[in-house]
Amino acid sequence: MSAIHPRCCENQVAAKPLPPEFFARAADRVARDLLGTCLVVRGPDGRPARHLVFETEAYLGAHDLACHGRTGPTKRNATMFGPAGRWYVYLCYGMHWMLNVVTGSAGVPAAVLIRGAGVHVGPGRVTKGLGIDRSFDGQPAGRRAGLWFEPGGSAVPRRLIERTPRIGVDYAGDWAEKPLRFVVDPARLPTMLRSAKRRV
DNA sequence: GCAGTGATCATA
DNA sequence: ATGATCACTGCC
Repeated sequence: MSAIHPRCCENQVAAKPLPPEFFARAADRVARDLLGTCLVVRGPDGRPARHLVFETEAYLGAHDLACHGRTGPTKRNATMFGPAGRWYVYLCYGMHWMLNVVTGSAGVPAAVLIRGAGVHVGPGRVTKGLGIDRSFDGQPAGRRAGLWFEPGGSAVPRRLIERTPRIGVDYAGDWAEKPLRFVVDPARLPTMLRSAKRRV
């Protein structure tokens, strides 16, 4: 039995961070494609820790009634209106930091929420587990920030991705029901990526 | 099932 | 200045 949890990308070596162009697309597309990638955080010791992303949610823009950008730019959501590939971090319920990455075109408030990565189930637990707080807000996802994404090695097969309505957005009318949450069984990810690597 | 928690935003 | 709201979690 490995000392490292399989969901922590133990089979992954350092790879080039996903570039801003990856995020400059529709949020639902980015949310899907982030499944199976590694969320990488540099620890206090300088060592990167890798966490397989297995759950995401897309927030599409001002017309999306569940999106923070729906009421226009404010101090809190300003980062969402900026260029793609930056972290958008905000405090929820006075206790939990939510980690998002901005997507699409500048001026359009769209982003993807990271709801599950590595052993961390739930958006508040991801940030708690990785030590993420407001200080990341507005920073480009990359080594400079100490927080970035790396390719997982292969795309997760579409048939293994479950789509459901987003969590906690019951206030959003029709938009509450749209299937913009993307989930893959974390237990299957390492095997999936490993076998894909072998094929390559 | 529901309290805790406090920044944020609309209203005044 | 004040009150409602909230992309959640942990414990009942």
